[in-house]
Amino acid sequence: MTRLEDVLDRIRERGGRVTVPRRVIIDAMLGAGEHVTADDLAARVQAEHPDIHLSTVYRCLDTLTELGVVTHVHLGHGPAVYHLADHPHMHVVCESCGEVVEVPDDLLDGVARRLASEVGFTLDPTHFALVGRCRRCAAP
Amino acid sequence: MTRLEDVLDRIRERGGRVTVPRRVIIDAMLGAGEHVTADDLAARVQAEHPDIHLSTVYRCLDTLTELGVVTHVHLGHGPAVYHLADHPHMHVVCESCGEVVEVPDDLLDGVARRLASEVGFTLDPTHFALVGRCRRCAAP
DNA sequence: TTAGCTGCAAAAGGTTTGCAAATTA
DNA sequence: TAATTTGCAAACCTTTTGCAGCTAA
Repeated sequence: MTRLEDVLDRIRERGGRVTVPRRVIIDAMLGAGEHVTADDLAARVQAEHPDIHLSTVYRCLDTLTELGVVTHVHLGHGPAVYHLADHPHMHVVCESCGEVVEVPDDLLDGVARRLASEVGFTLDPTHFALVGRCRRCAAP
Repeated sequence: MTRLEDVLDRIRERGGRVTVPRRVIIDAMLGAGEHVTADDLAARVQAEHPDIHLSTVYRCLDTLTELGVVTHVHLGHGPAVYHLADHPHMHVVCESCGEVVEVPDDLLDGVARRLASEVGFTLDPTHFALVGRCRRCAAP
């Protein structure tokens, strides 16, 4: 369970500045569930701080990603979703209803090994989502 | 190895019309390698038929997808890539240099089984790409 | 003080859409 | 002829960027 102060400390450690937008954005991520888009985040943040611009949200998310405290995932279509990098995991998204499910990050360990030895490819399994159909949306 | 006529027949069977843009686009896909973006395709097509518009390419690709003769894949960032649906396969893309590698479509069979039984999720493994780093781009 | 941020406005990249004219069956 | 499809222009959505002013250290 990540705390705001831990993240701020990390920013300072790495020579970054602790600014109002950064503090507020991280706070919003702590408050939000998983799978927040930049736009979601901007809306949450702007409820209290209307002048924090969407482009600032993107820039902060970038910085926080470089600092290793935030990650994003590309679902098939649609915008990327962001979350704190406190517990690595993969995402599975339903291509029909858009539901996103979290699954253990070691799900692809076997595949990663095969790819490494057969194709020389180092998998980055938390950076993309598996796509398919959830129980509700699958056939009959 | 798919032939132009097979695809055209399929369009007719399904009640679609065989138009110049559709014929030319399919032909371009047969000529192109794998991993063509809509934009690539428009450029190829426009070399001979300058008035086939990019939006027509998108619309034809949509139709052809519904007819089951074309598929597309979302690489992490960047545009989707299209190919004929003649031999199902997965894609692995390097997040650094963008290189795309084709891998067997049964690579995720084990994962698909686990997801089906544990989460009730039916994987659609050819609709997204695995992301990571190719040998050249992986560390030193 | 000054390097590093932010707000704003504008653009860029990929894709979709409305509509009238052209084309297929 | 009637229903689809196309060309074009314009919109859309997500993300990025240039720049002048602001702010944390």
